[in-house]
Amino acid sequence: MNSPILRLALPAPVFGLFDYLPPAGLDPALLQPGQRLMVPFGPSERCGLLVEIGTDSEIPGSRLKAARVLLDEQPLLDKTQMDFLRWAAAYYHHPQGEVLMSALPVRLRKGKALLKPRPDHVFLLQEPDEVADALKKRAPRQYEILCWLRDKGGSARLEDFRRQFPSGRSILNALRLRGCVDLGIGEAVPGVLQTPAHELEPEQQAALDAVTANLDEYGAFLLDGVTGSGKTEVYFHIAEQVLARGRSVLLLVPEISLTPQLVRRVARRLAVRVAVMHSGLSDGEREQAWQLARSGEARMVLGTRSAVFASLPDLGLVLVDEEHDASYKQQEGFRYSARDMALVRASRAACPVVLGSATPSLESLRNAMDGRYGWLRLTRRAGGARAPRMQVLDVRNQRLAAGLSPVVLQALEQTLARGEQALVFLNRRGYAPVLSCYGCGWLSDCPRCDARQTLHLGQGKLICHHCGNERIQPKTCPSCGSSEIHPLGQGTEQLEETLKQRFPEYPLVRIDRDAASRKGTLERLLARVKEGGAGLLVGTQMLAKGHHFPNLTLVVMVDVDSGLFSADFRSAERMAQLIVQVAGRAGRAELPGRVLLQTRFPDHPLLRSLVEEDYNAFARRALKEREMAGLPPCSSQALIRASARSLEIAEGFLEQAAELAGRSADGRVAVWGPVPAPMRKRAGRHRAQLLLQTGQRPELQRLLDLLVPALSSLPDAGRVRWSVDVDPVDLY
DNA sequence: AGCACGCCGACT
DNA sequence: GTCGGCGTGCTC
Repeated sequence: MNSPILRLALPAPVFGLFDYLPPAGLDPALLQPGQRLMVPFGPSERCGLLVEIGTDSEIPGSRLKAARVLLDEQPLLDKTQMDFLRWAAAYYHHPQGEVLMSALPVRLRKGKALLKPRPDHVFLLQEPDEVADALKKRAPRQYEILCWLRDKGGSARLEDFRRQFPSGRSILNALRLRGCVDLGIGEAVPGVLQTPAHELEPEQQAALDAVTANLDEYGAFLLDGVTGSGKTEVYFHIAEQVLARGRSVLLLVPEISLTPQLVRRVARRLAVRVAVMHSGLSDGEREQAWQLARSGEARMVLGTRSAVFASLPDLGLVLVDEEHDASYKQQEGFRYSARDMALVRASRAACPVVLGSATPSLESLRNAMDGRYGWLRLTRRAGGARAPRMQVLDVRNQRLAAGLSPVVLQALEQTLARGEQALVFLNRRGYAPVLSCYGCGWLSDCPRCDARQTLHLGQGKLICHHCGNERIQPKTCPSCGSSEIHPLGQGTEQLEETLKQRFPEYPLVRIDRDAASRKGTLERLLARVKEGGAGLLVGTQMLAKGHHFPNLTLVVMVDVDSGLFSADFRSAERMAQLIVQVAGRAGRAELPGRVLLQTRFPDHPLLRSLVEEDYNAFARRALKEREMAGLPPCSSQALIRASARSLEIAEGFLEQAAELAGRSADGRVAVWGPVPAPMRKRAGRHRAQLLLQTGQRPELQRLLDLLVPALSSLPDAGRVRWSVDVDPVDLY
């Protein structure tokens, strides 16, 4: 009888699978898809994943090698999971070996054995009060630990426990024997400390009913709820029902910085064991979380983008919080959208998926309008809070101080004088985006990019925000020697300086990547602001998410024009989302917020619909514009990028690609380019791109199915770095 | 992606 | 005379 052929996925940028013979002396009956094997690969050895077992191979028998050793008794990924990953690889036209292997924790990818589960958390099993009387006198240390745990919300990292109680081991053991605490992996809170559910408002109840009407079928929902309308509470109620049926829940969030608070909230509210997955974990922690989810021990996975590929049995609900957030799209390598994959995953698992946002993406809104998603709207803010009032400020012909108009300065002064806080938002860190010579026109060009180096006055450096290239800030013009070199434009560092001079009696906190670079700094800065009292906040993007400042009543957006006029057709959408999200940081019931938007285009129709009506009105108008221009979401795009030593090589490669595409597309898909990328040079590499666009989605897939495999065999393929981006979200 | 092979400059 | 620079080509 012929030996079976093993088809393996290997971490290599090759599209197909690799065929091997079974390891010598191994009973082939022990082999199952989803197991890992070590195999000889070229001159070295690699860990691969068994995907299929076949009977024959297209590779001549003389070239077939035998796998060396089987690593797992049981499959690491089940069939459902592998099928989903392979589907995703095909959809994004990315090598399936890389996609499948990237669903495994790094250690397993490298062929290491599964880690033995090691507890990393301590959980409280009883309220300290219940045992207080018995313990308080007799065992004060045990009592102390119980109280500490309670204050931490019922669970704590073992690491934190050891730091807090360096010699607490024996005491902890005593508590375990007493049944007061337990050790385990991942976050969890026992029922005793469960936070009771909030009563739902009618709108929330309606949303809950819509989703839970059919929990055993695929159904997509857009939870379109204004800031403060209680989307999270709706998630919890749905999750509660799904968990009660013994099925598991996947909750995706955009940022790591949001997870610690949310994990606590989830654990307290649902009393479920949660596996947390995000990029801030060590390899070991990540694998523990992965095992916790895969084994079904954690019925809930809470994680960022990559968690959409987590293994968890009996998936019964997928939640995508802040679904519009750009971080759901991976911007390199395997360029998937976790939001889109969440929908596919739910559909394959036959369960509901809920996309939540106060500022939904135009993609999702369109799906909701067309009836493909259930559209669940929450329009009421909790506690009767009112929406912040937005106002456009025309800054044409105004004397600006560091980019701030007199009206803004006056508003800041009044706000501070009332003992309230104001936030000045500018999405540009550093002192100024350019340093320029008045004598000869020299600009602080980055030597490696088609961009200017930003002046960071505090560090005395010019830094490129695209490649990190930096140099000491010159005192005279490097080109003509003139000492008349001056910054152009503003960044947050300059705003901070100006506002400190202007309002020296008030505290000012600047929050951006430079100010909050070290771990924990951000939390410290934010905590300072939340204490209240008059003060100024200056910051970027970082301020837009998650945090609410109750004493904040004024928000100033220094520059919204950059979002209104940009090469990227999505920039207005992103700016509108940013404005609404930042505005959402301000105000409370008795102190409504005010938002001032500085612009030189006060009559811009999109800006006006956002300010005079609301985000929804803005979105409808923006969608109409997209429709007329034939742009996504009213059409589908794929972008083929190429970079090389010279622009000619990159463009030459894409020229060949364009020709191939043109021939196969036969007019059903538009082929635009090749053109130089908007930033034609980055980190020393010259970049060009080719855009494919069509109103008929299946045509795009059909074209890519033909085109992408052919690209690897183009004569110039070896000289360029190229990639395919299906559904690109920014064209850089 | 690794990792080898291969063909040209500054070093013990 | 070598060590090593990274261009280019392949991996069942």
